[in-house]
This record gives sequence, structure tokens and C-alpha cells, in this order.
Amino acid sequence: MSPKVTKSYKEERKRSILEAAKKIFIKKGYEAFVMQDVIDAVDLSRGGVYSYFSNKEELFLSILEDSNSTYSKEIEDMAKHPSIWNSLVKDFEEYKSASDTEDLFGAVQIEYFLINRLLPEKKIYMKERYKFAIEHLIKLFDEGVTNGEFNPKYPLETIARYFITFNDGINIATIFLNKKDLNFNAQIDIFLSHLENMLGVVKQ
Amino acid sequence: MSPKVTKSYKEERKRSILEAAKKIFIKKGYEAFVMQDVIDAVDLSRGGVYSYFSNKEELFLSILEDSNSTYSKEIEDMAKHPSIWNSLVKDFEEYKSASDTEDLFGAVQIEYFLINRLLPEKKIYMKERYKFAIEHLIKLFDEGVTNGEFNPKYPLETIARYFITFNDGINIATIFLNKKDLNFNAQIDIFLSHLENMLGVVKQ
DNA sequence: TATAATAATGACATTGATGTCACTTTAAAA
DNA sequence: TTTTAAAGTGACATCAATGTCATTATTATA
Repeated sequence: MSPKVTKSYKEERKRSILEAAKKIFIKKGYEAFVMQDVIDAVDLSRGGVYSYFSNKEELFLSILEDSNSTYSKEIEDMAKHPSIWNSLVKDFEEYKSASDTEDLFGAVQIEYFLINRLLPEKKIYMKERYKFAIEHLIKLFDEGVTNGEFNPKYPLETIARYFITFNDGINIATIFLNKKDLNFNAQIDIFLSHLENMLGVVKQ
Repeated sequence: MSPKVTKSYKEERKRSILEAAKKIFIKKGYEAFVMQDVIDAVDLSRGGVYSYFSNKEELFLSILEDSNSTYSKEIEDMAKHPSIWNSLVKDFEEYKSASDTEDLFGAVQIEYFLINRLLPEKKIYMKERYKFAIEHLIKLFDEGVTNGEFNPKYPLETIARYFITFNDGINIATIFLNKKDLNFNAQIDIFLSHLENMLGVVKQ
């Protein structure tokens, strides 16, 4: 009888493996990431790491879940703000001032999805994630409508999809060039003005 | 002395290998593509294929060159049209009515660039290609300005970058969902109206 | 302090793909 | 019809990564 270690000990181990793995995913990308990298980064043997996560995909999906729930929380927080439009603008302003190297996990996600795009089993999961993101955005926009803040020119769903399209596009662009060379800020400003127009933001 | 076959014989071989390879890239994606696939598809042995192309990247880049020059030609043709705006709209209309499975090489390209984004040697090449695309678009838009067709609200470069961003984004989106589920047509229409506005299209 | 459950180790078999090369075939020219 | 240079073959050595498992170490409990 008696387990060797406490539950929190194991959770801490898991957490530290995930943390190391995330750094490596960002540094090397999904494709180039190998389990040996994690084994080297964490104070554990090959078998040890494998007893927590049995392959790289499991590691990746675990990290993805986390960033998923962070995303949901952020959107939900936004919905609580008195002015949704202002909190959206603020979010983009932060995005503009963030350093080039931040939030590179977005690129890893796109890479993972691209690599697996032709495997039917994975496709279902990907669709669900896309749907999930769209639904959250629609909910946020809808809150603004009931607020009287928005008077949309297009169906909210269409606006949400367009939003995601721009986001993915700009994500790809930052992979090739740094924000300065990209005219990043100008692109964001233009998109914001389009978004403002589509949502029919009511000036108060 | 004397070479065994004619020059055109070898060129034909090369062409047929490239053709088969392109199909496989589209079917399996860049990452999953292996040389054995090509060997099986073409009536040649392992060593035979390798004597034409020494690895998968060489194959890919060769195909990329082709689709590059096709792209340039298309843009140049557009610039010759009496109304550039109309030819742009026509192009997007064709894009809308194209079947879901067409032009999937775009996804392969993005996949390749994503996978190699962290290798400095490759990065230079990627930047150049991006620059190349931007320059072509600027030239096209500029033609419209000298035409008196456009009266742009933003620098042409910014519009060109925004254009590419939308394009990449919609490319990614079509990977996850089919055009119908995506609201593809609605997204294109919205983008066209934004583009029309940014370029300041003068109605004639 | 003994013991037993489980955490951790790392050598190893396996896999799957790559690129090469000694050899064979082919066909144009001598 | 020979010769010979180049085209084509496919077995093979190599490599890099994976996941496993017999073994060892550790520690909470009895």
C-alpha cells in the first residue's frame, strides 16, 4: 500500500513538463519538436517523461486545452465590461504594443492544424475548436447588441468569421516578418475601422 | 560518347515527376509526403527519381517556382485590362465559384513556410517571396491609380499587405471548413467592399 | 526498521525514411 | 556490330526518433 508521492507532487511534475514543452514548441515549432528536448529540459529520464505523457501530441493537446480556457476567460471578461467596443480596442492596442516574440504559440497551433488537416480523425476536433471560437465571439458581439452598443450591418456570425480570418492572416504574416516591416499597426487600425463599421458601433 | 537520350526526353521525365509530386503534396500535405510516394507514382526506381531531384524540398521548391511565375503572369494580365477593379472582382468571383478542392497547393505552401519558419536560412527566402507578392500587388494597384480608376485612402503598400493578410486568413479557413460552412462568399463580398473603399474606386 | 507500492531509469528493439552506390541496361555514335 | 557514356536499378547502410520494459531507487506506512 501507500503511494510513493502526493497527488500535488505529481501534478507539479506534470505542470513542469508542460511548461518546458510549451517553451520548446514555441522555440522549435511543432514539427521540429522531439521528445528528447523535453527529457533534456526536465529533470527526468525518458521513461519518466513517458509515464506522464505518452507522446508529443498528448503534450501539445494538453497545452492547447490550457490556452483554450484562457481564451474563453478573456472573452467572458470582455463581455462583462461596460463598453465591449472599448475593451476590444484595448485588446488590439495591447496586441500592437506586445513585443514581436510574444504569443508565438498561435503559430504552433496553426502549424499543428495544417500538418493534420488531411487526417479525418483530427479534422473533427479542428472543426469543433473553430466552432468554439466563433461561438464565443458571437456571444460577445451579441452582448454588445443587447447593450445597445452595436447595431450590426451583417449577421454576427459572418462578422465573427471575418474576425477570425483576419486574425489567422495576421498571425501568419507575423511569422514571416516582424511587426515593423509588416506595417502591423496600420493593418490593425484598418481592421478596427472595418470592424467598427460592420458592428455599427453606436457612439455614446 | 553520345548521351543516351535527348534533352527533351529528360525534360519530359522531370515534368512528369513534378506533376506526380504536386498531386501527392496536395493529397497528403508537405509533412506527410515521402519520396517513396513519388517513386510509386512514377515509372522509375528510387535511384532514378533521386537522379532528377535529390530530396523532397528540391521537388517542392521546383513546383513553387512554377506556381510563382503563374501568379506573376496573372497579375500582369490583370494590369493590362481596361478596368483593373473589374478584373479584380472577376477574379474573386471565380474564387467563389471554384470547387472546394481546387488550388489546395496554397495550403501546402503555408504548411511549408510554417514548418520552416524558425530556420534562419529559409527565413530569407520566405521574406523575399512575401516581398515579391507585395510588390506585384502594389504595381497592379498603382496601374489603377495612373488609370484614374483608384483614389486610394491608404498607402498602396498598406493596402497590399492587408490584401495578403486576408488572403492567407481565408486560405487557412478553407482548410478547416468547406466554403459553405465558412460563409465563404459573404466573407469575400465584405472584403471586396472594404477593398473598394480602401482603393477609393472611382465609379465610371 | 522492514516492506511494498510506485516512481524513475536508461538500454534497447523497432520503425520508417533517407540517400548512395556497385551494378545492369540502353541506345546513339563510331 | 561494337563501343561507351549515360540512364536506370534496388539492395543496403545509415540515421534519428519512438515507445517499452526489466531493473533500480524511493518513501509512506505498518
